[in-house]
Amino acid sequence: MTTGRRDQIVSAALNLFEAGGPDALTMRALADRVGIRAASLYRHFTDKHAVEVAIIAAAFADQAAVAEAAITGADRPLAAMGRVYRKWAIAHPHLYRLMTDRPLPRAELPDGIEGRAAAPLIGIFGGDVDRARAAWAFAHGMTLLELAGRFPEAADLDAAWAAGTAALEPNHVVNHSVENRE
Amino acid sequence: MTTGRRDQIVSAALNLFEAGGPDALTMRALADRVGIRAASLYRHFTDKHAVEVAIIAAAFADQAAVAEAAITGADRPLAAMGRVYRKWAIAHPHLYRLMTDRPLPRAELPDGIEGRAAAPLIGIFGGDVDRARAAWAFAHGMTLLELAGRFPEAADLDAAWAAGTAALEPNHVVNHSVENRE
DNA sequence: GTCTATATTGTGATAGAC
DNA sequence: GTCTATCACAATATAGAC
Repeated sequence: MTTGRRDQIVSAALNLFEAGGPDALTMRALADRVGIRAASLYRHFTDKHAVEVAIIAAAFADQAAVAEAAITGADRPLAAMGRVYRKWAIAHPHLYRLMTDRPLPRAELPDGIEGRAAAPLIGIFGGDVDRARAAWAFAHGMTLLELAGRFPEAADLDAAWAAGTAALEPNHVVNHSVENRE
Repeated sequence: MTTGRRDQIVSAALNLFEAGGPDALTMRALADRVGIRAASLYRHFTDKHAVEVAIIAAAFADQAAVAEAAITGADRPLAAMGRVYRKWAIAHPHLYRLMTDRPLPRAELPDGIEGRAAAPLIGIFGGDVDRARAAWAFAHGMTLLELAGRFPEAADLDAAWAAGTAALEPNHVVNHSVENRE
């Protein structure tokens, strides 16, 4: 059970992609990292797309493991989830984009991997899928705007995260209309 | 004051980019649309980057005009802003990404264009910049996840937008802690 | 300002020998 | 399974004639 060539290639592809983004992952560069010629990669993967799918799967597995570890009973679970979500994305900006930028290649991905990554957030919101989707969108938006460098330099992103998670946190009491008496 | 060649090129670039995204905007394709040769474009723009900056500026002006028209005194201003924000992005998906994907080339953009686009949302939230940024992030995340096809087919996005804007809407009463008595 | 011609660089992928 | 050699393409950009 030594590490096979295929795993070695996926690992090298992950490193290349994390370090330099999509443009850095070329079949030539990948082959260089592994120490073989580009043509030889096609004995292990049918084409470049197959390599990309493999690194997406690996990234989801990693992200899910981190999220699962964060769902310990914090008294503000959404804020806690937000912190690990943001941290993971900042640590893996190119992979994060690869995972969220486009439709998932669900047919080619291992079964259940998407559901496993989503489960912690869904759990926080119990049955309220609308609120859960809103919370995901908030986290995604904050993350991408930070990664893209679109917030002002001086912006207090911790405060914006706190404001958003506080407003969206589940079991909070929100009164929409005129005041309730007693 | 007939339309100059430069405006003609920007207009063609906008059309190409909206229709086919970044890959569709090549100097060859652009020249074809205008009816000249690719080399001749370099008499009007120093390089391709200058063309991109020009279409970003045009897109911001259009988006700002739409947002300004939406800030009439709705009783749920954030929900109203969300609707026009979403609508604009769905109508111009590639441009929307171009405007939000990467740091703005502020030095090369016309003065004040970014502020003009942001002003309506900032106005809604008065002085609360943290809440305004959270709301922007929510809208951005909803928009991108929809554009990327990352929500389940059956997801009710109108409901998710409503849940998010309701939670983030400014002048709502939110009680964080144990209940207040009378 | 527009043209033709071309330099330069990069990509994914395949054929066929070993 | 790895190699060498190469195909087929497409991109930005420049030189120099008109």
